[in-house]
Amino acid sequence: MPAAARPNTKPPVAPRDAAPRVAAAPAKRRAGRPATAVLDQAVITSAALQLIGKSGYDGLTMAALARSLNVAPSALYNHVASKRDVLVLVEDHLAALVDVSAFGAEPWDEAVRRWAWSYRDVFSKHTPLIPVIAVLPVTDAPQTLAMYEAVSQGLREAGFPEERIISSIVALESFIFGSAFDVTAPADIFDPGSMAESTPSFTAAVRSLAEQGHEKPADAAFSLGLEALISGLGALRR
Amino acid sequence: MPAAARPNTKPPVAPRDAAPRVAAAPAKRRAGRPATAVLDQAVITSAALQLIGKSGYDGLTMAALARSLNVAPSALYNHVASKRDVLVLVEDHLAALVDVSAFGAEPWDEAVRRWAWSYRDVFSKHTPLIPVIAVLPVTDAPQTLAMYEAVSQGLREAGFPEERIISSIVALESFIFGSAFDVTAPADIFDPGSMAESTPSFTAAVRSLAEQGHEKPADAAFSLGLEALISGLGALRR
DNA sequence: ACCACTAAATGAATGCCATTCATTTATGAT
DNA sequence: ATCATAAATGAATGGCATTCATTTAGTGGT
Repeated sequence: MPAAARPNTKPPVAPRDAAPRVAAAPAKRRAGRPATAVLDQAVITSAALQLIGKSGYDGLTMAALARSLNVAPSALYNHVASKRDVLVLVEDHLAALVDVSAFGAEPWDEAVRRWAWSYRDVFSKHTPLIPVIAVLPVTDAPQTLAMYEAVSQGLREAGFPEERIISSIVALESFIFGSAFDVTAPADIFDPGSMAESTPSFTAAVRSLAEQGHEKPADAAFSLGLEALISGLGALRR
Repeated sequence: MPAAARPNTKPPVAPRDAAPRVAAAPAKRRAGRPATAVLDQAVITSAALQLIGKSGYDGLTMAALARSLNVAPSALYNHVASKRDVLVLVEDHLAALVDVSAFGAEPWDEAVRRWAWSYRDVFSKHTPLIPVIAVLPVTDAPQTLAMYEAVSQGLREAGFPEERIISSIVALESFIFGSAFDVTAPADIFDPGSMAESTPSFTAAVRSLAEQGHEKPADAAFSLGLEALISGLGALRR
C-alpha cells in the first residue's frame, strides 16, 4: 500500500465564472450527473465497433473509446467493469451477424456450410476476440447463445444423437476459429526462403499449391476441412 | 517532439571505490561490456519458458524477464528486437516438442493422430502464442518449419496429391489451434443459467453430454473432429 | 417542500508496460 | 597502441487500464 498523496482533496476553489470566456472550445462539461445520461452499454458497443473499424484493435483503448464519446475514460467504468467487458459486448454484437437462417430451411449439411462460412468471415475481421470468446461462459453472451440454439436445433432435427450435438458444434467451431486466423496471414507465410533446400517435401508442396490453386489458400484449406468435417460428422446421424 | 531533458548527460562523477562496501547486496554490475556475455537468444528463451511456467503469460514482461536474468530490461534489446521476438523464440522452442516421430513409422492416419494430439497438448498450455504463430512466416521459425517438413513428407508418402498437402495441413492445424483454446475453457462454459428456458435444444444437448460423456468435453470434441477430418481428408489420396 | 439517496459524470493519481537512447566498458582485430 | 564493436546500464518517454474522491442532478419518501 503506497498510499502517498490523495487526489482531489483541495477545497472547491470554484473558478466562479468571472473570467471572460471568449470562445473556449466546445465548452467541456464539468463534473456532476448530466441532464440526460449519455452512456450505456449499447452506445459503448457501437462506438467500440466504429473505433475498431477505423483504427483496428490496437486503436481500441479505453482512452480512445472515451474520446470518441466525448467523455472521460473513467466514465466508462460506470457501465462496464473492464476492457474485457467491452470486448464481450462487441463479440456478442457480432454473433448476431452470423447467418443461421439456413437451419430449418435447407438440408442440414448445407445449413452447416453456410453457417460455418459466415461465422468464419465475421470473425476473421475480429481475430483478437477469439481468445476471449473461446473461454466465455455462454450466459454472458445472449446473442451467441441464440446462435448455438439455432445450430443445436438444426443438428437435432437432422438426426444427430443428442449427446454428440455439443461435441460436434465445438469441433466445428474450433475449426472455424483456427481458420479465421489463417485469413489474416500474409500471402507469403509459407515461403521457406533460404531453408528451401533442407525442406524438400514442404517446398514442393508449397510450390505445387501456388501453381495449381486458384482460390485463396485460406479458402481452399477451409473448404477442404469443412467438407471433411461435414461428411465425417454426418456419419453420426441415426 | 517533446525533447525535454536528455538522460545520462552528467559527468562521470565516478563513485571511485572509496566507500567501504560492507556487504552491499550481490554487488550490482555497473554499466559497460561484461567480461563474458550473459545474454543470448537461447538463455532468453529458456528464462522466458521458466517465467511462463511460474507466472503465466501475464507474468511475462520484459521487466520480469530481465529481472530473472539479473539484467536491465534494456539489455534484452541487444538480442531481440521486441517482445514479439521473444514470443517467436518460445514458439519455435515448443514446436520442437511436438511429436512427429510416427510419420514414416506408422500408417499415415495413425501418424496424423499422434501428431495432432501432441500438437494440441503442447499449445493448449500456450494459447497466447496462437495468434502469433498463425500469422508467422515459416522462415522465422526453423523448428516449426522442420515439423511441417515431416508432416508434408508423411502425407506425400501416403499418397496425398501434392497440391492438396498444404491445404490439408492448414486445415488440420486450424482445427488444432481452435481446439487448444477449448482445453483451457472453464468447465461450466456451456451452462445456460437463467436462459435455459429460451434455449431448449441447446440446453437438452448440454445436459445429455454431461450425463453420457465420460471424457473431458474438450477431449470428446477433439476426438470427434479429428477422426472426421482424418477420414474426410483420407478420401483425397490416390 | 424538504431531505436522503443514488446514478453518472469528472479529473487526478497509481502503477504498470514496452521501447529508446546516450553512455560506459571490455574485448578482439588491425 | 589504437580503434571499432558488442554488450551492458539507467534514465526517460509516452502509453496503458484502472481507482477514487468529488461534484452534480435527478428520484423517491415523508
